[in-house]
Amino acid sequence: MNKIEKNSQSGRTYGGESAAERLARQRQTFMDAGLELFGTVGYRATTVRMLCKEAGLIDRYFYKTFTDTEDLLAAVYTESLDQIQTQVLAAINATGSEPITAKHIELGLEAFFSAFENSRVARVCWLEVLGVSPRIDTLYISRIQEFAELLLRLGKSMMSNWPLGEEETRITGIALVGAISQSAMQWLLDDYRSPRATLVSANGRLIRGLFNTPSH
Amino acid sequence: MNKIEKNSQSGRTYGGESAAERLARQRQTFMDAGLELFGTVGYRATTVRMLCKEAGLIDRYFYKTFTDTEDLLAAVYTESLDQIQTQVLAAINATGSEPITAKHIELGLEAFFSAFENSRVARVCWLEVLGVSPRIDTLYISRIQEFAELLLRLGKSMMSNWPLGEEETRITGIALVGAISQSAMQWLLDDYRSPRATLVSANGRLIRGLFNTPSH
DNA sequence: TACTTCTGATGACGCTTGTCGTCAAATAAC
DNA sequence: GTTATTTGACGACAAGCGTCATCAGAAGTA
Repeated sequence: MNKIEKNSQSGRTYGGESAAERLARQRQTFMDAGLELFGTVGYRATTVRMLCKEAGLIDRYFYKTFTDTEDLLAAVYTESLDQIQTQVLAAINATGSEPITAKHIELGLEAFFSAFENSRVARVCWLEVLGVSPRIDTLYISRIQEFAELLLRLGKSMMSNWPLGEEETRITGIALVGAISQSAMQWLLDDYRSPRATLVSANGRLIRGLFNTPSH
Repeated sequence: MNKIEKNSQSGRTYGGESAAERLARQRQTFMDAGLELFGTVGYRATTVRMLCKEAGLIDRYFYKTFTDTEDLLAAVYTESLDQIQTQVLAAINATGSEPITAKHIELGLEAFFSAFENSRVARVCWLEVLGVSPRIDTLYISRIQEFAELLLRLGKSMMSNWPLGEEETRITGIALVGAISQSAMQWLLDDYRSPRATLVSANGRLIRGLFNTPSH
């Protein structure tokens, strides 16, 4: 009875790490392994065994933090996007505050495409998360919309009066994100053939075109 | 020896069908089953057994036409896009020939989004084909580029002089396709909440904005 | 030093998969 | 009517999967 009742919350230090530190390190190790494998061989081809081998840990520690590979995928995706979003916002804010100009947009795009020069990140964020499960779909939707809202916030503040209704505004934002992300995707699938500046320029032009067009 | 050497090219009629007719019907049945399953439960969750059950045929006839489920996916994807492309072109051509106007674009978009109101087609074309394999990736790339070139051909003929270089033109086309397809994808994932006209309008505005913007 | 906890290696289980073989019934050809 | 082909139902097989249990050794704790 004394052995069965252990709930392993004892939390001893081991190898110079506290229980919390060990858990955090294991988690991060699996996150790295996930990004590596999801971003190369792909999510559907990645197994728990492969993740453990890549991480140099055993499955017990995988299941301690994640329920399954889909859970890990969600975590990797979320963290990657968080990082990118932070970088993009930093680039925009570093440009100086209001009013928002085309220069802000350009630097934001620059930061965005820079981040996706990491092919593993790019593959996970644009290819691997799609069509996995309703849960991941929901996550994807909300992230795309988040990006769209950021873009619209910037764009609107470049224009004196915004002519579109709410629904059409929402879709326009999503379309813009789609333009940028499709560029990134094709860039990846094309082995980053074009220079980054061309991507930035083409998408910048698209955005400027929109925010200068009269309602009809 | 007489049984082993049979190469089953005899081709008898059976059930009122010639060998070629039977093969064609079986193929089409599996294509339908593929669209149904890939478009609902998804490609990675679809097995040969499920396809056979859905098709009402046994695996022998599956392997006679397709090497594996990936092969079927490629076929379903190709056929779906062929159909849509035909419909879009028909809508544009029905509008009357040169010069290309915004009306042509609008009707093309209308046809495009109409086709993707079939959620199975939409799911296969936008979600399920991504991140499957290098072969499917290649197929996807070439199809996207094909659409992009069509769009650029229309757009260019709306402008007196096209200011962009080759590489930037290519990426701009891909970005436009991305805008449209991301709209379609979100439309699908959102259970077709918005009216189709809003999708057409938002994307039409984006395209017009681009083709009216000065080089800088 | 004695005891407990943590770790990694290994193997086992139940399940699903792709794929193939067998066999009897249906159909066509001679 | 006899023979050959086509079909569907069914089962078998190896392989790979997620998951769990066991066990010996390493590393703390008392």
